Amino acid sequence: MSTPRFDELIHAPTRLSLVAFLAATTWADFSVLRDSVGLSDSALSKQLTTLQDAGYVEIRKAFVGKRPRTSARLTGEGRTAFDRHVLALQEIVAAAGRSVVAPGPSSEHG
Amino acid sequence: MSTPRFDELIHAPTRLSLVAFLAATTWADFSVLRDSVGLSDSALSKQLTTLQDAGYVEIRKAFVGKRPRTSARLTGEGRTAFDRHVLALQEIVAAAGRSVVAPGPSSEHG
DNA sequence: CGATGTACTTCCCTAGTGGGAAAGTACTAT
DNA sequence: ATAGTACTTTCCCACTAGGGAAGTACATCG
Repeated sequence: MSTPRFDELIHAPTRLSLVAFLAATTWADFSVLRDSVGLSDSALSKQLTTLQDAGYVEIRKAFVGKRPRTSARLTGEGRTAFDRHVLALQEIVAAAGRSVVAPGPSSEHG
Repeated sequence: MSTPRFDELIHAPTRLSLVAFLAATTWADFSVLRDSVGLSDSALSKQLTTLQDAGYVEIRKAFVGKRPRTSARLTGEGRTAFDRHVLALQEIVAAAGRSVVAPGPSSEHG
């Protein structure tokens, strides 16, 4: 966790929301995830498969009563990747923030 | 600046690097930017145009001796958009971070 | 004065991504 | 048998990003 790594798989907007959402809970239902990121069934299904293939999420297919229910949660690997990606973002942003106070008041104006 | 907004234009990896880099300096040379993000001339030129069209960067074409030199810097709008995007990212990440400390030591482990 | 070089910009093409619609699957309910 | 639930897969489209090559504008070299 000490080497921040920018992860393009996680960085993509919808997957970032998805992974962040999953990082905030244990198991999340398919419908809850779909609602939280505002995707169609097909789009969510594909993103979940992508994340599963990457080893970042675990998919559980359980039955509630007699109806199937798909849930997902982050794996340890997924959490590590997410944490590292966040650190990578923080490094980028921290570098940017440093200079906000640097320039003098008159010479770089026009 | 109080309404964080996820900005897809800024979010894209190369532009995020570019904008963060520009946020850390005043004017940056074309060649410096190209080197910092590792792009070809054509790719950088296009991204710079994209950012300029969005009103996020200002392009200055000056002469050093008799050679043309293109430099770029963030506009106020660009800086605001970047700041807001960073806040939006922080909100996403903060929500995720909350649960990292929440679960007890034994029940959510396997 | 033509050839070459610098410093980009534009054009062309290609690969990859992401999303929705709709069909498919599996099983339950009527 | 038909419909509905809960996804998954297939098909297709739009868009993006990037590199290479050619173009532009001007300066320098021979």
